[in-house]
Amino acid sequence: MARWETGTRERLQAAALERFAEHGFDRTTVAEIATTAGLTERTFFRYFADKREVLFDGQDHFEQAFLDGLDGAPTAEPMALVRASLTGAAAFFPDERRPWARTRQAVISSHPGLQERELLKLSGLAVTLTGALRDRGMDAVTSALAAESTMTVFRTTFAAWIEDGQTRSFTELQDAVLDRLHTLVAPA
Amino acid sequence: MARWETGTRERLQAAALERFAEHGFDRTTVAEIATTAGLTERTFFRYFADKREVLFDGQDHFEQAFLDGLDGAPTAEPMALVRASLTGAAAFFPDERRPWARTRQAVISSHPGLQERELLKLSGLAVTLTGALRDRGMDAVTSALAAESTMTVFRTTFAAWIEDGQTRSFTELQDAVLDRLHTLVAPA
DNA sequence: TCCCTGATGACAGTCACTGCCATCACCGTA
DNA sequence: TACGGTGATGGCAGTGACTGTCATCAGGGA
Repeated sequence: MARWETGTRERLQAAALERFAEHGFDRTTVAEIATTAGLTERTFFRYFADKREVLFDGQDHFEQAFLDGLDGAPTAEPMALVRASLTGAAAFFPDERRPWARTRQAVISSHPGLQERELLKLSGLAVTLTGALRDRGMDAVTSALAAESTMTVFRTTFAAWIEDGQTRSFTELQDAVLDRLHTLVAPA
Repeated sequence: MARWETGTRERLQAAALERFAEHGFDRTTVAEIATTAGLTERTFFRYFADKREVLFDGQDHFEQAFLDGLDGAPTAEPMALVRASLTGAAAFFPDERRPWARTRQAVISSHPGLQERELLKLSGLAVTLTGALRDRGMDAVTSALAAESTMTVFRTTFAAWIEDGQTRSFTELQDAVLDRLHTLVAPA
């Protein structure tokens, strides 16, 4: 380790986000990002599969948060598992992270290609979750629906969390969204 | 009209699907597709914004099917609207279409970039639906959840329809999935 | 001290995609 | 019938993302 300057990946990510936010995704070349980080374009592509991927690293940790929540679930009742994985996810979004999340999300929202990548990541997460739910004895269709519904609640909550002034926590918002889903599908 | 050979767009789409299915998406160049259709690369990009888009034309008609279903809804009760739009969507998938849908889906499933685009299209549809539901008096969060849930049911149904031997119709499968969603969120 | 290993640089090449201008077939009109 | 307008297409050069390959170079271990 550390034969060369450390934190190469992080430097590239920081440089990319900064330039994307400032000049826009399309007007930023990979060569620029690399130069800003004191590296070359070729090295950038050794760390990230493509230009968009630099904004989506750490997917593993993100997925793990959902799975950790699942592990903490007391029962195997489907909706309880959905709640549990969402609780796990909430740990990934403390209030301190909100400003950074806003910047990043603004960049993503401004570019269809980045939205695509975000959707693909969430889709991959849904697949992972579906598998984890099946491992807990849930049937295929229900697992898929539960995983997708988890993503629905998460997505909706995240959007609200980004928009929210500063008052409500991720968990707080998420509980409200989950209640709404219940009311929608099973009106009193 | 018809000063040049007609059906340019359709010829490009057919040529693209055929070559993608045969040789794979990555090993097919846009120039090849265009040549197969008797045109040039430059013309391809006049019809489709990018190489992937050639597989995703007709999004408008697809969205319209959901909206048409919505228009036929008797009430404004949220879940009834979800059902109605799904009924509209089912009209888009008659059994005759299944073989073609399978080929197309196999191509899409084999390439992350195409999956991304498919997800973006469905996401766009969810946005459209959310708006249509809000127009019918539904609140913002419920509209978003209803639209996303509609997509969840549709996606799950579509996957089952593609896998299904040949026996069950789209509508049939969709009703079953919708029941499962209800059971999941509001267990007896 | 020397060799090995892993991170980086350098460079050429492919291909998606764009801007710009030329061409050419058809249509309506004088 | 000759003519100008219009819209679809071709040709071509240029940019930038991404890849394969080889050279380089710093540090760790034998």
